[in-house]
Amino acid sequence: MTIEEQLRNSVLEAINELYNAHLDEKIIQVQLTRKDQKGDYTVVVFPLLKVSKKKPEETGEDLGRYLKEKLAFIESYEVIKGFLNLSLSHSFWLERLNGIIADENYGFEVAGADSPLMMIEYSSPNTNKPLHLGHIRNNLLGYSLSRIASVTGNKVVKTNIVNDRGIHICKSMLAWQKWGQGVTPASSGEKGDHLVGRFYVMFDKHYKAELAALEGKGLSKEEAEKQSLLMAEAREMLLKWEAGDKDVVDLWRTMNQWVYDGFDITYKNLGIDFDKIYYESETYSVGRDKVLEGLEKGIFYKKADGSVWADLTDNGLDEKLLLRGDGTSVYMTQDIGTAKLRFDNYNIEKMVYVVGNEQDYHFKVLSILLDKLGFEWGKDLVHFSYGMVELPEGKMKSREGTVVDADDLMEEMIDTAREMSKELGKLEGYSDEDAEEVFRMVALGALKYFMLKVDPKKNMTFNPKESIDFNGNTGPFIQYTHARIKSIFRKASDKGIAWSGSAPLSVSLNTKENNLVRSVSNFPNVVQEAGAAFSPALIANYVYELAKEYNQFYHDSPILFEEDEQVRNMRMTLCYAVSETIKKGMWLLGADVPERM
RNA sequence: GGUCCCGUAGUUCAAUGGAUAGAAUACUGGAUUCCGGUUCCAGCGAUAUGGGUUCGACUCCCGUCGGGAUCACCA
Repeated sequence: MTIEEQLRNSVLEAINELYNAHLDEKIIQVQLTRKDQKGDYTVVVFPLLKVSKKKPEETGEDLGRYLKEKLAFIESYEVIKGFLNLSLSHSFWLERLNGIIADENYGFEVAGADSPLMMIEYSSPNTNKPLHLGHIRNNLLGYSLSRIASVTGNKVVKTNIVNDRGIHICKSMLAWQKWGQGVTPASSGEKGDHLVGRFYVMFDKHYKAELAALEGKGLSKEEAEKQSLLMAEAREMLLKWEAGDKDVVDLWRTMNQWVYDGFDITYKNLGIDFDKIYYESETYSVGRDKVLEGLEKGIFYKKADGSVWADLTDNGLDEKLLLRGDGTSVYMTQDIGTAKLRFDNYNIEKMVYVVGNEQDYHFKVLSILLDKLGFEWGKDLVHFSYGMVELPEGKMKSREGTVVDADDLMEEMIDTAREMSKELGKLEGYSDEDAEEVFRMVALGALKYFMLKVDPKKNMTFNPKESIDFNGNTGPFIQYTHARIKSIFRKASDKGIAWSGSAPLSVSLNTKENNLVRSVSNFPNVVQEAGAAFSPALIANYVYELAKEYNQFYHDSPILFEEDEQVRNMRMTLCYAVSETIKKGMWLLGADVPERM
C-alpha cells in the first residue's frame, strides 16, 4: 500500500469516527506538500466540510490530531487555511529509502501471465521517403509508451505497419524506371531510403512541370490532373501491381528492400525496435475482402463508377471512399485489414495507434467502420494523437525543402556532443569506441528528452541547439547529474571510503535530504500516472525535478567529506537511490545515462 | 464554411478544480578552500478577451478575437 493510500484510508476512518459520516474515497485529496510549505503530504480539507460542518481550520485540526495519534509515522502536522500538512518522521523516510534501494524493480509493476495485452503501433512509415523529424517524435513517443506500459502491468507488443504499397510507391518506382539509369544504393553509396525518396521528389517535380505545361495550354487544374500522362502511368502501375504483374512486383521488391535496409539503420541509431511488423501489402487484401463483405451486407454502397463508399452522415460525418472505381485499395482499406489481422493474431486488450493529430478524422472514421463491420473492439481503439513538430525557423515544408531528415539530425547532434564532451575531457582512458558510445548517448538523450518532455498532445518547437545544452531543462543536464553521482562512488573506492549500503535509521534529515527521499519515494506514483495518461512527459518532468533537487542537495552537503560516518552513509545511500531513479526514469524515455560524459 | 485542437513571462515549456500560477532560457546581481562550477542563490517578468458555474477556475461551460489541423479516387 502506498503512503497516499494509507493516508486516504485513515482519513476515511477519521471521518467515520469524528463525524459519523461516509465519503467516497475519490473525493479525499492527498497530495505532496508544496515545496514552500512545511510538511510531506497534504490533505485538502475543503471537500470534507460538508460532513464536518465546521470551519476548514477546525476540521483540519480534528483530522490532524486523529491522524497523528493513529499513524506512528506522522511526526507532526500543521493546518494552514484549508490544508492539513503532515510531516512524516525521519526514521520512517530512512526505512523507506532502504526499502527502495533494496528493490531493483521499485516503481515497476512487471506483467504476469494474466496481465492484459496492449499493442502499440508507431512509426508506420511510407516506403517512398526517408524518416524525418516528425517521425522521430512518433517513434520516440511510441517506444517510450511501450516501456511505460510494460512497467504498469501490461504485456506489450510493439508493432509497425509499413505502408509499402499504393500510388505513392508507384510514383518513385516510375521515376526510377524513367530516369534512374539503373542506379542502386550499392552503385551510388546512397542510403536506400534516401535514394528512393529522391526519385519520389523527382516524380513530383516532373509531374508539376507537366501540369504547368497543360495549364499553359488553357486547361483548368482539374483537367490537367486528369490528362497527366505521368499520373496515368503511375495509376496503371498500381493496377499492374495489384494484379501481380511480375516486372512491377520485382521492381517493387527490389526498391522496397533498399528502403528497409535504410530504415533499419535509422531505427537502430534511434535505439528503437518492434516485436511484430505488418506490411500493408499483406493486409490490404484482407481489408478489401472485409469491405466487399460489407458491401454485400449492405453496410456500404457502390457508386455508378464502381467505387465503394461508406455513408457516415448518420454519425455526423461525410461519405468515405473505401475502394476506388478501378477496384484498388486506399489507406482506409488496409487499416481495416491490418486491424482484423492483429486481433486475429493476438489476444489484444487494448490497441493503441501512435499517429499524428492530422489523422484524428481518419481514426474516428476507422473506429466507426470497424464497429459497423461487427468488430466489437472497433470502438475501443485508442488513437494516441500527438501534435506536430516545428523548428525555430518555422514549419517543415517538403515543397520548400525545409524537411529535417532524421539521419542528418542525429548525426549533427552526435557531432555536437562529441565537441562538447572533448572540451570537458572526462573520458580519458576510454577507447574511441567507448567514447563514441558516450557521444551517442548524450546526443540521443538530448533529442529524446527534449521531444518527450512536452505534452504529447501539443504542437512543439524542436530546438536542436537548446536540446543539447548541458544547462537547463535538458537530457544532458540529467545525464550529467547521474554521471556526477557515479563519479562520487568511483572517488569513494579510490579513497577507500566504504559505503555500508544502507542508511542508518537514527540520523536526522535536513530539508533537502527529506525532500529528496520523498521525491524518490514518489517515483511509482509518477510511473502509474504516466501509464494512465499515456504521457512520457510526466516522467520527463519528474526526472528533471529530481535532478535539480539533487543538485541543490549536492551543492551544500558534503558527501565523501562528511566526517560523521552515519550521515555519510545516509547521504551515499541517497545518492545511490537518486542515480538509480534517474536511470530508470530515463530508461522509460528510451534514453541511456552514461557513467561519465 | 462544417468539425476538431490550441492561445500562460521576450522565448521554450509546467501546473489530478486547490495554497502566493512553477521551471528553463535570456537579462541583472551574488555565492564557492570542495565529492565533476555543465553547480548553487537572488532579482526581473505571464494565464488572449468578455461573461457564467464553484467555498475555490490556467483548468469546466458559453460568446468574441487569434493560430493550427481536417473535411481527397494522397497516406
